Amino acid sequence: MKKYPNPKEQPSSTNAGKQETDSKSGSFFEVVFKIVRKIPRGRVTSYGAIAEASGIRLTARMVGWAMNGAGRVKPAVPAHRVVNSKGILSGKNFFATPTLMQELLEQEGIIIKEDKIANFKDVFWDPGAKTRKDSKKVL
DNA sequence: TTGTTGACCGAGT
DNA sequence: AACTCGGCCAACA
Repeated sequence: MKKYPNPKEQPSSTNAGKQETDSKSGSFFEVVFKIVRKIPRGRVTSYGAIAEASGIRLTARMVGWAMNGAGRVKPAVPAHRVVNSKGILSGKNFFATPTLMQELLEQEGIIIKEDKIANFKDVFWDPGAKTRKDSKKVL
């Protein structure tokens, strides 16, 4: 993979400061990161769900693209809790080690089989549905 | 500026 | 069930 933009800095010097016309959303990276950081421990979500919860302006692809910078931001975004709609650890190859993502998830009590979450339906967390009390624990 | 590429998604073949 | 294709928006060559 090549280099990726950094949300903290202006990626393109040509249009530096141009896209920041609206400071309320900031970089779309931050929007994604903010949602990902809300993911409770032991839960996961999908790129599409994040894109939708972030405000439709983003697509699932953008979420994945944004996650590219997840490893270099300070608050440390739990990117390992983000999988695709099938519950497959599609981004495992982008971690320090291909097995790191799986180990982190297992560490949180998530069962993984063949690079995909076995109890995906149980541990799935919808970032948009905050109305839920989350009082029920899956563990 | 145009074109290609993505840690995706869902429908169609 | 496996594969292909279009679409979404942003970054890069």
